[in-house]
Amino acid sequence: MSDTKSKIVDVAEELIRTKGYNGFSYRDIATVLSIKNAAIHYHFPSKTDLGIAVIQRTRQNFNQFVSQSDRTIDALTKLKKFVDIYSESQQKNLVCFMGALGPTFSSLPTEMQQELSIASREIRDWVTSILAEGKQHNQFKFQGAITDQADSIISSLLASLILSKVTSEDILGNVVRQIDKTI
Amino acid sequence: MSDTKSKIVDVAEELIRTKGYNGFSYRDIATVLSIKNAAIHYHFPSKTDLGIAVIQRTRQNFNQFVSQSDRTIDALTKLKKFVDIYSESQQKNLVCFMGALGPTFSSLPTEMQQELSIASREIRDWVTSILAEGKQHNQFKFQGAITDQADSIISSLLASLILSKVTSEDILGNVVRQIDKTI
DNA sequence: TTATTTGCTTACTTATTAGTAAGTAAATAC
DNA sequence: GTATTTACTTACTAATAAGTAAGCAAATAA
Repeated sequence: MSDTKSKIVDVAEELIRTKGYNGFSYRDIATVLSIKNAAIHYHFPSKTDLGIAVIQRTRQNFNQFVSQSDRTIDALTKLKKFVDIYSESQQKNLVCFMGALGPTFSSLPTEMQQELSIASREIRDWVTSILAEGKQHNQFKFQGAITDQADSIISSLLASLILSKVTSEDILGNVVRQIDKTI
Repeated sequence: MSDTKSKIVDVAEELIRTKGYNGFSYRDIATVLSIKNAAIHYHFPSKTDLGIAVIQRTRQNFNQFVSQSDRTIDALTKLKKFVDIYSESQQKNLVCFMGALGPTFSSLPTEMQQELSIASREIRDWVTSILAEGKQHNQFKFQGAITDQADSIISSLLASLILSKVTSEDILGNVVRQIDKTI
């Protein structure tokens, strides 16, 4: 991917995660990168193409994270690394891409909806698998179904980033402390 | 509030909760209500005014819910009634207003940000108070700080509505089952 | 060396946006 | 019964949106 093209995706991702997909324009990106509107259309003919690219790159990054962490470390460390992704987001005052795109799901282009659904499946499957792993090794002692616990953890992390912005408090910190207690 | 005026707020609320604040226009509302664009501007001169009205009415509804539930019932029943709000939202395939507006917080007009922050304070304070009440009456046995548990519950409920849209699964059901287990 | 492709810019179109100003019919106040 | 206010509509503006077509310089391929 050329320099300009990947920079466009960078800026688009940040704009999506601060203003939402319906809240930014090609002009916003063009201004930041000091290029012209049409340069973005050259790389991404439609805004939908750009939206898809952002989700696909995020999926790719996540899947790289998964295969990186998959061999060396234990379940608890994996979970901590997963939490680190959200900590970094909170430090940058960004919500995660799922928290940014999910609320407007039904108004997104179909192809973006599909990519987002796949992403949610990947994330939920992975978290579920590490919870199962941790339980098998008696590292985790949480009650209830593994899938329920996975959805609870993912949900609380996702929304803590949203509430952090609204409250200006470290909601992620509060939520993570509670995850540690119950897991 | 006149009939038309409250209908405008109705439609605006639904649009915010499906497409986000940046995802709808006065035209969208006008079309639904078969009125003209300018009729909305008559009641709400700027879009900011309308956005504020939506949040304020939601706050009012919540505070009515709080004073209604406050006297009669016990902590667990109160919590269940609170969960019911989210269940109704999921049935209507809507996210909550905090999940809709929170992600784009920094791009919202200042007055909307203020209203939203107040709303988050009210919700967090109330959930915290009923958790404290339930703990005092030995109805709740969760571990960890009460405020941490409050933020965890609110976060998991909020995000479950978002994930329900993306996954087409009953994530709220999964999350609520897990709340029941840990509380 | 010439031809072609890449990566843009310039210049434009059409649609949509929030918002305004002037007019109007019906209800309400005096 | 006249005056005024209420609740709109009609008709508009200026800004911004996504997207396109044509041109052009530099890199790459033949």
